[in-house]
Amino acid sequence: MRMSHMFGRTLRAAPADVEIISHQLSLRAGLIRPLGAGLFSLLPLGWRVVNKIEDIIREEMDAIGGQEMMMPVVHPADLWRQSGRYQVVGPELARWKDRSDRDMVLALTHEEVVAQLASTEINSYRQLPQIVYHLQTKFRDEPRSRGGLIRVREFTMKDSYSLDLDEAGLEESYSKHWIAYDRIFRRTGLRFIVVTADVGMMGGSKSEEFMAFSPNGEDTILICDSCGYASNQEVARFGRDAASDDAPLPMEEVETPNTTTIQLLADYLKIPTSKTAKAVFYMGESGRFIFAVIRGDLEINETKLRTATGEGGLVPATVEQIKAVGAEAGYGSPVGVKGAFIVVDESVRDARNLVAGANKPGYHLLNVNLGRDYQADVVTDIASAQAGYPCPDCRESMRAERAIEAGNIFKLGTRYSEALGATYLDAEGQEHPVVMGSYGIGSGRLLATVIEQRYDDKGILWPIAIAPYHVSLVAIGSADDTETIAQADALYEALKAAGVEVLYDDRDERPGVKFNDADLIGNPLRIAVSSRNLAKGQLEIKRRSASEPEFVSMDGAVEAILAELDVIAAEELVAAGL
RNA sequence: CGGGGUGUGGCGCAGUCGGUAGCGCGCGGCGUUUGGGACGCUGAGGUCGAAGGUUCGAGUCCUUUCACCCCGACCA
Repeated sequence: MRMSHMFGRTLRAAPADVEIISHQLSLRAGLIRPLGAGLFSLLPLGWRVVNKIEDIIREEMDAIGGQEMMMPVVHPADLWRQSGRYQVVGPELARWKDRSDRDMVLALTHEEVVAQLASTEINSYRQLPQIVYHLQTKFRDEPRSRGGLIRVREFTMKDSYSLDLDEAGLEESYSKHWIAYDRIFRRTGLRFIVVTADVGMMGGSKSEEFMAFSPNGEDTILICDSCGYASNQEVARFGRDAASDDAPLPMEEVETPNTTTIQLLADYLKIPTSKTAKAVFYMGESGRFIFAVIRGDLEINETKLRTATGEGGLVPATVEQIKAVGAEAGYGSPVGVKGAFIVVDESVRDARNLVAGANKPGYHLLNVNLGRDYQADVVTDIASAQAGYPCPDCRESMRAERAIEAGNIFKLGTRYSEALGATYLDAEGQEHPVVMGSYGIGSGRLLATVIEQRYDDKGILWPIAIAPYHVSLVAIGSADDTETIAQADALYEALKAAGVEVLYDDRDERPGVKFNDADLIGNPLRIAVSSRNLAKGQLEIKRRSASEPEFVSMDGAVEAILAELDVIAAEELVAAGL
């Protein structure tokens, strides 16, 4: 490609309000342009990267037996009513009516369609297992898009779906995807970790996320370097203290003025915060009052609490709602409350004689104990794991990292197949629901995620596997330096003929402009043709990642460049552990 | 949805006390220049996000509203 004719230009500066690095660089390098909130055009340069990413995805999906197909973005709402998601999913599902007044939706994902197709195409156990996938536009009216391509509203996602006879089959399809995803992300040059994750609105029994390390990530993951435990903070467990075997002491009310927070209370009574019980109040989506109780030194994890209560959403309760169940904000405890759904964290179950609120201002209760003084509707893990907490498996200290969710894999089970009648007959003629899994990767997000991990002060450092071009060819010399131009033109043609993808900077620009743009765009190899080097019969070759150039003879330059590209590709595979 | 911020030419910004809309970059033309974002001359390009109001007069003051960005909530 001759840069003099390339659609889309580089920018010297990114818009001032753009903050994260991948967003800045993808705008500056001319990969993307914004159209509206969470809506981006991919310019030719960015589109090349996305295509290469998608080709890698296709190769790896095909390698595990995936069959590519295509399903519509627009779905009849009835399909989503059948699965129940029409009712369950919030406003991120775009709903509209067509001209005949039929309810329609824009697909967030395609479980319903796959299940519907399975119901017509799959009849017999002989036809299973299957893996189908597609690369399709999805629309999610996100409450807040952010970070350029990291979180957008309209995006392309590779979705694959496995159809299996049973749980054992699903396990196999799931591990195949695990392997394919591992290879995809290695090949795109990502540093990542696989963590256990929340199943969220998808339902299902197990989910893992492929998380790429980045300070601009939206998720926090907890990692144990000692035993390899890694989990999204949303579902992360941690090593708990052993249950206390202290004898319960008589409950006693004490005056505790101005102790509306755990810290004030602990200071006033001169006890550690771990000897207190904290009450946190929510209103569930169903209208229930959710009364969460946790040891004073721990924090509630709302994802875990949602799972524990079965509530799709939780909002903090108001002072009036708290009073209505007989509790008191700042001095709350489950002792004596009515009409609340009480969820107690394991930490409180395993402790004895905690200090809890007396449900009246200025008073607390000493020696409160679960079972004797109040009952719980649920006792489970609702505590948030933090950096420094012990690993749940080996009890070594865990550390926290921010990360971007690059992909995830899900065991769905039979939720969708049952709802949409996707069943098969086994060898005995018995009908069973197909067991499903679903697996997603956003190609645009992956582009942004790779940039997040590969850049320097000059610009992007693409891995050759997904770089827009293999080579940036820079002609140094004015328009009237016909000899240099002729040599650069000839090299451009020769490289193209040799199958090299070349971005040829043939613009009438000063060398500094060209070098800076080449660095910004970040192709892995830069070749400079100049009269200075031509006089010595040489070409300059510089890796984007190197600080100093090398020189090769003009004779055999194409071979030398091909060899260097091979070396780069080989080194990347080694670095990726492939 | 809550909090914060920003809207002035393609990009980055200035615009004081309300008085003829400016600067740098970029863009067109001409000339010089050519190994890390050159220089001179000369041009083109703006309903100052929108609407309403105050005023003799509004980029500037008031009201409303829209868009975008950031934090949070939310989120396969």
